[in-house]
Amino acid sequence: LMERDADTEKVDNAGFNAFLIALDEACRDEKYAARKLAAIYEKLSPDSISIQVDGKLVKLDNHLMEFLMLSLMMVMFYTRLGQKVPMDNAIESGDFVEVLAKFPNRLVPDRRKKRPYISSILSKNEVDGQDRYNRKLFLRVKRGNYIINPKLSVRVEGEWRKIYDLLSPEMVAYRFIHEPRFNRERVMHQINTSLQLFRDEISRLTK
DNA sequence: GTAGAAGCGTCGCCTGGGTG
DNA sequence: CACCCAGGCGACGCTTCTAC
Repeated sequence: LMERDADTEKVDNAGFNAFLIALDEACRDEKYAARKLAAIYEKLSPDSISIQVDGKLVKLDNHLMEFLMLSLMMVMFYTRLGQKVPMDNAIESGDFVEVLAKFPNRLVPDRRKKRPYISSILSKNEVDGQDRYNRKLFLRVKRGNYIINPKLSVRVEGEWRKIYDLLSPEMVAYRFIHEPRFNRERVMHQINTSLQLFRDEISRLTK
């Protein structure tokens, strides 16, 4: 497709461009992460992500850990986050550790796979953090638990989009909800209730 | 195990002096 | 005056450390 000049910046219904789709696949399939991701990553990874927070324009170059972690946060929105919301949890450093462990070292060096490092990036870029280079990418919902800052906008296909307008809160957890083990009605009801609370909270925080 | 400050090392930019 | 280069300096990414 790339040889035929496919536009790699186009996004699907989930808000994913080709690069994020590849990351998503890598998060769910170890073999893909180990064998295929590196080559595809180099081809599809954009030079940077442009974001806007509090009226400030920030460019995240692709060599930054923040670039990778924001991308992974987007990817984990539908899968890992979806599973954690019903338990009142969000994305934790451990999620990054698990996912990154499968990534080849030449893509992500060992130092970037360690828990304390990941944790320090999350905390450094927390909305209310005081660090000099805080890019306000994440919102801490409770100790060690983060989501993407709802006030953040991303430049996609040439337009500024609020992050939770790009990602679809309606589709949170859509993947695992359709697994057979969740088909019992009472469980589904509980899960759907907490997912709805989460969506309401997101829409409140976005304003 | 997390939060976040402090420390450390690298890199690129700026500047001033030397050279032709 | 143009050019080069070394040294200084600040910005920044990453690591380390301490308190919790």
